[in-house]
Amino acid sequence: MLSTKLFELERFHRKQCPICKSYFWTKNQAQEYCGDQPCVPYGFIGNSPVRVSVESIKELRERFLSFFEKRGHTRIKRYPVVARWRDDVFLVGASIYDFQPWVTSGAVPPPANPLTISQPSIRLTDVDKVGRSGRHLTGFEMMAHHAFNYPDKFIYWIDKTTEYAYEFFTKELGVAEDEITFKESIWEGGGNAGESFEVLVRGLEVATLVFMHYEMRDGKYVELPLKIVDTGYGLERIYWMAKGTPTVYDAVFGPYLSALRSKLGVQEPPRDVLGKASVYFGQMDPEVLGLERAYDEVAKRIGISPQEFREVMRPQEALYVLADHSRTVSWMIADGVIPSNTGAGYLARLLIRRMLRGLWLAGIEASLVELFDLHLKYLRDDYPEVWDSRDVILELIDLEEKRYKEVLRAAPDIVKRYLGRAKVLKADDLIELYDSFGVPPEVAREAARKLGGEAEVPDDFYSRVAARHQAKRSGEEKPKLDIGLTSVAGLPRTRELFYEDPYMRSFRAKVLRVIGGKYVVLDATAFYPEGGGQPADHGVIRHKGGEAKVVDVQRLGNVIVHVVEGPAPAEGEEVEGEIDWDRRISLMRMHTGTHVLIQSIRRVLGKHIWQAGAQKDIPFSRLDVTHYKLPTEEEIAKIERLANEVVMSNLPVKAVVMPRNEAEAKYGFIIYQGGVVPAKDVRVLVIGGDEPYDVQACGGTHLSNTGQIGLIKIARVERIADGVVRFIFTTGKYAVEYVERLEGELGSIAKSLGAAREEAATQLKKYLDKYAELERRAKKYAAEYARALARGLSPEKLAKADLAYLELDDEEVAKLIAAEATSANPRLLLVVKSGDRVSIYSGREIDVGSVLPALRGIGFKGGGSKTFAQGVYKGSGEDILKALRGALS
RNA sequence: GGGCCGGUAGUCUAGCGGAAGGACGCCCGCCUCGCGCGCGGGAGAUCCCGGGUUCGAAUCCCGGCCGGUCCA
Repeated sequence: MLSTKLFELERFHRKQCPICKSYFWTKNQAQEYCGDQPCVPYGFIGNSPVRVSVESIKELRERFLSFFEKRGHTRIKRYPVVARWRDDVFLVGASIYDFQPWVTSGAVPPPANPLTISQPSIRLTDVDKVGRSGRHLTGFEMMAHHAFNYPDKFIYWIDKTTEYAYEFFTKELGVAEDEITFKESIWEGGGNAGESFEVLVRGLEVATLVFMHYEMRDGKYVELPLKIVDTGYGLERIYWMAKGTPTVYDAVFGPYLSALRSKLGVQEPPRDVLGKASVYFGQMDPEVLGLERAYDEVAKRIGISPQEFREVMRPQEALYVLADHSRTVSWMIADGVIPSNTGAGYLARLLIRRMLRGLWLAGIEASLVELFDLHLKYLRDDYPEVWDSRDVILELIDLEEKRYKEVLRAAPDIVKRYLGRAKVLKADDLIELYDSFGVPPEVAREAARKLGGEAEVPDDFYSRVAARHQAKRSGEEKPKLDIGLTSVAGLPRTRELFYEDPYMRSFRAKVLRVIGGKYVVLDATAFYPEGGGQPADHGVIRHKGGEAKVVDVQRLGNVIVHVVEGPAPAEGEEVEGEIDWDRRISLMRMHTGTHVLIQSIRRVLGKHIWQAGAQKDIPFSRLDVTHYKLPTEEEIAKIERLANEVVMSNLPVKAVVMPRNEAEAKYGFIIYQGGVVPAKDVRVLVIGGDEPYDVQACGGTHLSNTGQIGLIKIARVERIADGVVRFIFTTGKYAVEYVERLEGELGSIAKSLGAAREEAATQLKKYLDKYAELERRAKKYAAEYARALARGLSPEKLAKADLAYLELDDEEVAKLIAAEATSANPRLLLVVKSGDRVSIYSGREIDVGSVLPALRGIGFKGGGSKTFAQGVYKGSGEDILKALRGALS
């Protein structure tokens, strides 16, 4: 039993629902059921329990946030919908996601305590119910207030939380006191759990109050040191209830839906039909019942024919899906997701394809880009950052729409190739279709049916696709060191001299341990261990017994391990380390250059650019970024110019270690380009002083100013995957070497052309034009020459054919002559000899094959078709003619 | 990073060892008051590049470049 002071003071009754058996609390003595779906039908449609006027989503959000602000909560800016600070999920599904796992585990303090926020969230678990149930959305705002109670610092717990909820609904929104039900429940998610209350009003769950104090470990609840108040108030749900419209979509997307209907010529269905449908669908679970049966059932209850009901509902569903999904996709793209075939990008593509499919099923012909464009105008006020990304969103939607249509267009042709005589696509065919062409099995089946075939889609289709690729995976991850943590047990953390002074070339240190004569651990080192896309330093360790070559450096737990070749030092002795400085300074140029480059790309191509991977190396480094198409030459030139301006501006570069919250608040989530940093404090690399050019969380070694990069030269840009573009670039002396090499190539081209380097291209163009012209003229003359020769032929008339002979060393001309002569004389057999090569052409009445045995008889080697044969013959033309005369007489 | 598929006139594509074919577009002519449609004719291709096998390669084999797709 979960009770609170509120229930005692306000004299609530605890009851058990006779249908779902849940316990709930209510002031209404007469209330029998729990007040949730499906036990109770919606009671607010067309009759709102909210007695204050709420004019907009924005007003409701503001009422909520200021309600909690007035009660001591700090208002926090919403987080992105893409959860870049986590590596377990792609998208934020609730406000608490913002604080997992760093805050909830106690590692990092919350940005404020207590706090209130309205967090845009995305959940795709119920994606199939969107547009149909009347209440499900893929994207919604979770309004919340959170309190984090530490053992030594208590904020508030169950009593206060329920009081706030009660007060918000009754005082702020004017819902009658006896209409509010608190249902007892247990909540689990994101690795945490706790008891909870679901707040229900007239059949609708409007908020969930979770008292999180367990961690899930191996399926068991373990008490957390922290007790966290995790609440979620559904902004859209509450607004729906306030408006009392038939569906949540009509409330939230009302103006957009009206605009859509008039643009697409879709009639608005009678409100009572919609309202009833929403109520009945709300109480049904189509997953259990089957969608078609659910339709029939609802139609029956409303009292219209199932067919009429479907005709009314189908287009509405498409519009609802469109309204919901386009907002979600816009959020995602604005936060840097590029629709693609992997990760979060795949989820965006899934939603886009569902919209296209929905339009197609409803028989609506429309351009998705235009519909997005329309929606963005309505989203502008609530989500200004979405409006800022308008151009990218529209371009990506256009691209996705074209891509999808392309797959659909190409599918029949591709499927046709795979349909065998049996006209059945087997599982293996379908897997290959999906694997190589991206044709989903459903589309393949449809295409197969149109060709009079069938497709056998196995139930375990996607796992079989995965299995096909699994074999490769093992053996891929080979450990960098063949020793484990136990070999360095008990050693203190290695002092990291490369952070204290990135320019330190040599140092003295004590040898703490030597393992197998190959692995050396020192008490301090300036050797940078491989990490963050920066390769390990090389160099030497000098000691009494000689000089050990350092060929690799790796982190192992707290210590840094040097992999050496040659005589190893003795444990306990003092040694001198010296870094291969040429390599290290080059890598530093590459690393700082990478930061300058990604920021330059972002400024030229747009805010959707995020780092998707990077490897610094010499002589070339690579940087993968999220972008939906290959940049143009102009864009690449612009990026390179901008990057080099930054180099020439000689901006200061500084690494600052600061608390995570402070870094996120000051610079935003953009700092997590290289990935998750699992610590309370982050090392932030700032390029450019007070108004930084670029800021990133980074553990690498960097130059102290951008001028030392020397030069940034982009060598190549390629698309390595859907939505990912790779920049291969170089810096410093390697950039100079690369430019020299290019110049050398240009020089030799110019020399061959006999032109100045500055005019090589113009000159080359002239040569190519001239070449084309000469070729055209040569062809013309060859044709005329061939016609003349063809007319000049005087074939011998034999019994079975007319025989002609020609010696000519130009095969192209020979073909022209043959074409001319054989079409003029269908009885012609023309032999063309060119050295040892012999070609035989015939008119359509003569079969070349019939004379081949005779020719082979005298030593001819070759063959051909009915009207053409070729081969070699080492004898004279006269011998060939003799043999042919014999065969044709 | 790996697997698979592909690269043929301006565009789309057939051919997959024997003289490179079609459609759309382009040019000319006929028809029409004119446009379109229709009819007739024409120009347009380093068959991605480099090697190999073969009497013969767009086609088969090897290597490279580019694109697509799926998995990391």
